[in-house]
Amino acid sequence: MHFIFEADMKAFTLRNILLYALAMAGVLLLLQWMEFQFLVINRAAEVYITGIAIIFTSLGIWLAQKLTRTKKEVIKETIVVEKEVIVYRAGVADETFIPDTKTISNLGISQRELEVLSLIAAGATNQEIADQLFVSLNTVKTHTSRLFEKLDVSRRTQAVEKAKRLHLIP
Amino acid sequence: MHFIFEADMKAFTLRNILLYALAMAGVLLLLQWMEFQFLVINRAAEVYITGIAIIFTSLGIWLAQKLTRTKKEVIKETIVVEKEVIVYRAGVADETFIPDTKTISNLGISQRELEVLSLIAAGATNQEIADQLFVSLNTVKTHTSRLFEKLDVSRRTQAVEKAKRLHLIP
DNA sequence: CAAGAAATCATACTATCGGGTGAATGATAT
DNA sequence: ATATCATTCACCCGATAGTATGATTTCTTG
Repeated sequence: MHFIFEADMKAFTLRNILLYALAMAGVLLLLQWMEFQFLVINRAAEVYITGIAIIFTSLGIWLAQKLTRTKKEVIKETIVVEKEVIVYRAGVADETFIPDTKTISNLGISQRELEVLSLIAAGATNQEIADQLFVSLNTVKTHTSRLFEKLDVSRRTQAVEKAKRLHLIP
Repeated sequence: MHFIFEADMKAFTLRNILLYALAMAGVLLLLQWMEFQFLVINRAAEVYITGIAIIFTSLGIWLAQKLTRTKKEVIKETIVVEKEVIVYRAGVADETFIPDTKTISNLGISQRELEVLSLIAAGATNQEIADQLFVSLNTVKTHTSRLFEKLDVSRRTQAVEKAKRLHLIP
């Protein structure tokens, strides 16, 4: 018997939000001060703007880095083993997947069909897809049939394999 | 502890740099104009600062996205015509794939089961797998059943999804 | 406005899959 | 030597998937 627990922890924690808020507050304070300086020395407009640009661009980059970093840990527990075995894995989720829209349109795959395809790839049954998209089972079957025809496959596993190979889905 | 290295090709191209420079120039122009507005209406300091903050933070996020986006190559598709037995190739796309043997052994997945798993991922039916491994359909069914049990899934599509996620197969 | 694409749903039928159970063999470890 | 595991195979049955065909509606496009 195997028990596998998985947890995707986005670095979107309270701590990070607070950190950002703090940084933002600090920068705003700095800006207030610079504002004052600006009113006194009316000449430093360029420097002022450049400073703002650099600061906030950096802030944005940092924020993006923080937000897109995904941590993944897999914990395995077996009843045979007395001690809990913890295995850490460096999961590299592809956050920046770009679907090959050219191929998608070339094959004439519609938006709905692509949705169905994604759910198939996620391992959902036709019934589950139907429930999730609020349509009937028959509708899902129609979508899958057309999809298989367009992808030139006859089974969902083949569809997933081909779709991934053609970068239609992540 | 595992460390998996993947070839990240940063999109740090001349085009992107120029694009950013252009965007920067645009925003600076906007700021110049806003500067003027600011001098006329001295009251809008808060709004002004907030605007700058949002614009440059967004710009930073966008830049980070651009810079960290990985490039992927499109693999040419092979067409298989009339053949008695269709031979599925187990994962050739990613040459640098390293199976997570630790997880495989932790889950107690045998070599034969892994073979079956690969063929399932390639889109083969149980009968096709049986033909290819020179065993009976029932044997393949047994393998798949045990595999699903060990992977804690109930369908082949889920098995493929999970196996890929856990780096058991490419 | 007509033609066509997209999405929807239905019925009927066949193929494939998955669960449950049982069992035989050979290798390996205790 | 015996226990465990991996591999092999079998049978049954219900669930899920896939094919074929036809139909309605909405929305876009020529």
